[in-house]
Amino acid sequence: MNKYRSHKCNELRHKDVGNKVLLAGWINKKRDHGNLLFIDLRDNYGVTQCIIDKENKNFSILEKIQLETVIRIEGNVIDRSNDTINKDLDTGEIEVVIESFDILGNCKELPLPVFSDQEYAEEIRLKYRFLDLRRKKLHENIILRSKVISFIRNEMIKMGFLEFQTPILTSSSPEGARDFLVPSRLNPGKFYALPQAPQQFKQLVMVSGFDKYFQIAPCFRDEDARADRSPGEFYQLDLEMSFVEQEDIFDIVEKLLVKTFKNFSSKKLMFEKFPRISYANSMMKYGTDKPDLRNPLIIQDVTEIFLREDVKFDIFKKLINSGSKVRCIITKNTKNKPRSFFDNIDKWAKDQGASGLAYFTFEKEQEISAKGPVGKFFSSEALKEIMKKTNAENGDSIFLACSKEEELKKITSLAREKIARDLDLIDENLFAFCWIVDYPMFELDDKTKKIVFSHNPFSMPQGNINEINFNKPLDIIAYQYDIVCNGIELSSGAIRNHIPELMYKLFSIAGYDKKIVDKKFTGMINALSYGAPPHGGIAPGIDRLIMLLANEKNIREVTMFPMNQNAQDLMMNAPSYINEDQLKDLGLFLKVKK
RNA sequence: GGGGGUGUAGCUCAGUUGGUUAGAGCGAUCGCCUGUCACGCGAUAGGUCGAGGGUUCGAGUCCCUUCACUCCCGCCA
Repeated sequence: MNKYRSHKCNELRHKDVGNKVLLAGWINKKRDHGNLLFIDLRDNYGVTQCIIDKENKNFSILEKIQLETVIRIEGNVIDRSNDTINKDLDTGEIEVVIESFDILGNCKELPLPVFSDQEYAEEIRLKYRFLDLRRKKLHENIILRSKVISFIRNEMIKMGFLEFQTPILTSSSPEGARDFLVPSRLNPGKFYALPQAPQQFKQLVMVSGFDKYFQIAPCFRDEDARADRSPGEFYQLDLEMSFVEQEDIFDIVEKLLVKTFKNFSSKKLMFEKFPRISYANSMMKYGTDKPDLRNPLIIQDVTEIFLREDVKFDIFKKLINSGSKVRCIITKNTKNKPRSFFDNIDKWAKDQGASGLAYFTFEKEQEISAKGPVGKFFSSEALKEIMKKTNAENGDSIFLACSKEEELKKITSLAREKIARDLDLIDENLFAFCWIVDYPMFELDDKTKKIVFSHNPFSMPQGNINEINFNKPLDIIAYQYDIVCNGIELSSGAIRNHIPELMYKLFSIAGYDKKIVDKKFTGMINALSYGAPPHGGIAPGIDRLIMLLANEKNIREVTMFPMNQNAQDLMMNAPSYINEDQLKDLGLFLKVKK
């Protein structure tokens, strides 16, 4: 028999009454009645109430013992009387009368209570992560994470994918995020980079003839953190397949995600066949390429109407003449909303850095009229035209924003979310997946006005290769796609460009000549020249996927040992200074003073 | 790099218009209590009010600087 325990803390039932048992775990909670002491003993699996009275020689020691001390108890299982059964506990029908006990691990005074639902300062939680992880919510999130990953792994294997590991020390690439760099001792002055994703390796796996690859892959990007973005490192379900078209990938991923979300959440899926929305369409209707489809509001362009003679909205007219556009959001049946509802949204828009949101409500007595601060600028005819164009009805309201394209997308996209939240239009019990497809191959860099890859430089352009007009690079559409769920970007993927000549051509448009491509992407370009299969893939973000399943707003809540916003591990004290010998070994010296 | 929020006891927080000795709950310590499951009751200890500077007769409170944590923008193919 195991020397520490005969049962786990969730196991004992009425049938065990009369047996002598060994239990080991943490002291979750004590209730001291002076001559009678209750101890809730907790382990990974559950809680068992243990009891001791002052007749026992151990009573006074146990009475004084700190919470979270690890003990082993030996005792007898007894029934609880009917009125003391605890239905909230798996083991609530019994309790264990303590005969003897040992302390297995002492505990100092706690910096944060483990038994509590209270929230705590992030700093303390991260420094004492091992205590935080004992707490119910976080403990369960991490267990969920483990189960989801096992499930995904099984499903992938069932679908014929092979799991491979790819290097962690690799080479820096010029595209994408900032790299984490590792100095090479054997090659002084040279650096490895940690992979931002196993992108090139997984394509090389395809060229190597393995057909279907996946990996729960760590990815490293040295960029600033957000609530849904860990600083430094995160995990992707990286996958790649040979001899496939876009729809083959969609089919696999839809199956996997539908199964996973049905298995691990009670929330409903809005679509089991995810809608395909083109990038251009998404930008128009939602102002973003990660739309939350639970939100019924859409953005519409009404620029033309503001050019009419019978619309006297001079500020907008002026802006339109200097290149701005007008977009609107219609809200259904909001005529009875108080003035404060509209003004709050206008004020909110100003706080976001926009010039505000104009608004009015369509009303009808004899004629259609507009109620609201800017209503007077519109003739009845013009209002009818707006209603026709936007499908607005009597009693609906309209929010209007006017500015240059980029700014306009940003504010209308945010306003769409803000207004829907204020009107409580978003069903929190839904998952709304969609595919965003047809991304442009290139885009114009705002600052430099140069043409850059808009997503992945290895994506395949759409259409017949011989008919692509390289003189209009901004019009080239790629087989590039994202999965979005509830407004969160879950993954990004593409059918890859496996034709070297085409690759050189596309890189040259982005300003990389053949020599640079040969040098920076040696392995890839070389491999594509020796018989590369057409292939494509995608990489759903594991952490975000689990955030959605665990219903968490912050990625730290589903990460076992996260770093803080400044990319520091407060528990392990990373990053840290290294000693002179280590620097010397690497051929480095520091310019920055410690 | 920029903007917002927070910082008061071990933990979670309150602290009014600048005014006596900075409070509460949980936790800790001590005492009472044999059926609790957020046990109850009583007492005690515990404070560089994030740090530094300034205004003032007087600063937790007002001003300036700075630090930490956090959210957002930039950034994230």
